[in-house]
Amino acid sequence: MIYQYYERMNTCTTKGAKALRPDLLAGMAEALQALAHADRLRILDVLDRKGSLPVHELVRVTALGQAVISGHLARMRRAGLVRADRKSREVWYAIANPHAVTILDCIRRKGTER
Amino acid sequence: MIYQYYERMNTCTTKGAKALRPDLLAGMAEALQALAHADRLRILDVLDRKGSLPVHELVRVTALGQAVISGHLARMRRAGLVRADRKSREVWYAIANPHAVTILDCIRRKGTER
DNA sequence: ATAATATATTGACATATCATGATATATCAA
DNA sequence: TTGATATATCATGATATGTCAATATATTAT
Repeated sequence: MIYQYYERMNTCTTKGAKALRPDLLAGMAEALQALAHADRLRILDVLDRKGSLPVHELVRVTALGQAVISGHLARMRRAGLVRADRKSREVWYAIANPHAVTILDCIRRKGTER
Repeated sequence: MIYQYYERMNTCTTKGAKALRPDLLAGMAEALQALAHADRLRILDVLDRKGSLPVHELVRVTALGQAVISGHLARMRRAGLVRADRKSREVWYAIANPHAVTILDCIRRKGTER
């Protein structure tokens, strides 16, 4: 099918003959888990657009509670999806894993499909 | 950073000014959840390589229990990731959502990085 | 030291997920 | 119908996740 072929060419050509390593699969499953929440996708989207933001800005922009944002950021930090930098009182967050952006773009494309 | 730029160009250029719609984010979070398990990624990888397989073949290839495979397939079916086709006694599964393959390729690339 | 701001963590509780073994359903063959 | 094969679902308990309010920690200003 044409669409599928295009899809493949558009992303990656590393589908080899070898099965994926179990530890790689486990690691990726963890990263996907950390990604798989509407709030967290939203946070990543904002971070990707702005580059880097302090927590209170994310709270303001998303209108979610401070504890909720902080919890999501902690989860993504543990998974290596985002990185935190304290700047005096504030802690600025940014996306740390380019694959997160790849998947975000995948979602954005879906939003503009057809 | 060069790598990040390449990453973006290689996948999608639809990062617009508008925030992602909440229902789109919720749907994608669900799909990612359905994807986020080492066994399920493994199953999808096999399906992508072979195109389509009956359940007992997936059981044989992955060496996982029949109930486990069946459960994972049901979960992915509900999320629209795979499609099932009964052929007499067997039920053949195939990947139904091209985005799943995009993410798979993303993982494969990680497996061959550097 | 005290207060104010920014962020992180905790506890309680509800809900979702996972693995496993047992059982149920569907299809075909004899 | 009976039996064999292929698949799906169920019941259970263990573990993880999500929410919310409260509290703790860190940093700066007074």
